[in-house]
Amino acid sequence: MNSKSSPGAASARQRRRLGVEIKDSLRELSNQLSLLNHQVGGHLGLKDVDFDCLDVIVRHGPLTPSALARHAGLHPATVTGILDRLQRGGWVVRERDPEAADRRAVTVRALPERQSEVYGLFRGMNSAMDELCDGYSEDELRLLARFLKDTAQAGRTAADALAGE
Amino acid sequence: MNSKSSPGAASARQRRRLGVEIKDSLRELSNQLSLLNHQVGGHLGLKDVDFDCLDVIVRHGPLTPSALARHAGLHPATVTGILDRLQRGGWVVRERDPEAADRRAVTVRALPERQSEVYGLFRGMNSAMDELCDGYSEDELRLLARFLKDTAQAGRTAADALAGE
DNA sequence: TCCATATGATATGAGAACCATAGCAGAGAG
DNA sequence: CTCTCTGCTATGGTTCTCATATCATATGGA
Repeated sequence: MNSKSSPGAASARQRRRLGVEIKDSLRELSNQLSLLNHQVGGHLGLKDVDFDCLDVIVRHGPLTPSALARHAGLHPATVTGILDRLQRGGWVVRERDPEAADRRAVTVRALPERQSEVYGLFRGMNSAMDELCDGYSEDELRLLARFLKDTAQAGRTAADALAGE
Repeated sequence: MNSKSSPGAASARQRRRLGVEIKDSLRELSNQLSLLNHQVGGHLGLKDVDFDCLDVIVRHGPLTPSALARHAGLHPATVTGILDRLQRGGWVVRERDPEAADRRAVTVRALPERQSEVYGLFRGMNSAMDELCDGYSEDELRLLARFLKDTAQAGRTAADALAGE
């Protein structure tokens, strides 16, 4: 009797192994990018939590302190302090819209002209990514872009789920 | 005269566009995973910096406080406090090796039995990744695993470069 | 229309964290 | 043997976090 697994079984096992490898690599990537962000923030005088919140504001677009607190899983009073620091550092501005439906609300907007400083510090990483991307075909690049977007969305969903517990 | 670019030029432009998209998606992924880590850490009573350092210790294997400080871009005194908290919480142990070459050195080792708690909180994310991976072929999964590893390495290199400045 | 409750944002202050500096023990070079 | 350096931790001043309170505004129900 042939004790070898069928090709299908071998493939399924290999796919599971690759899945584990991908998740593990994602953890490693998350850790390394966190440390890189810490270094970048250090050069800009930004604490880790300030850097993360600035990133949320830049990527999401203007939002209220309450929305930022919920998004980042922080206490509103903590966010007030963070925004104080970011505003003092010239990274964001707080604005009130007199015509807004809710006149209590403040909108926090990132100052786009400062982002070039952040970008400059990510130069090394971005150059390395360009070289890495050069080794892939156009179809492969599309696949990678899709995967990263879907994974980011999965992270968002997982974070929201934990926030609700 | 036909003003359309040659197919090669169009492809190069498309590749550049995809490269920008990949880098942008990587920033978004980094931000989302940072927020997810914050939620996971919150459930475990771990501060963001404690969580990141624990991750370094788990992934890297036992290392000294000095090595951890350098790796994480933190002051040695800060690391002492972080290790105090991680030890108190039962996540790591500090050990001295009487036979070590340098008897001043301490080795910090993660307690593997606690990692299941962390893993449990990443369940949602990991399930989503499994579903995501199901949509890829074996060759594509290999490509993704390779890309994530190479990107993590690029992040490590970029962080080290900024640490040296 | 009025009132009670809820919410947005910030102020306050207690407790915790960060890190510059110091101290102690150990290591290394001359 | 001595001087300097390093690993790790202790100390204390400064900064940060957040529970609570406050004020202004919003909302829903009677």
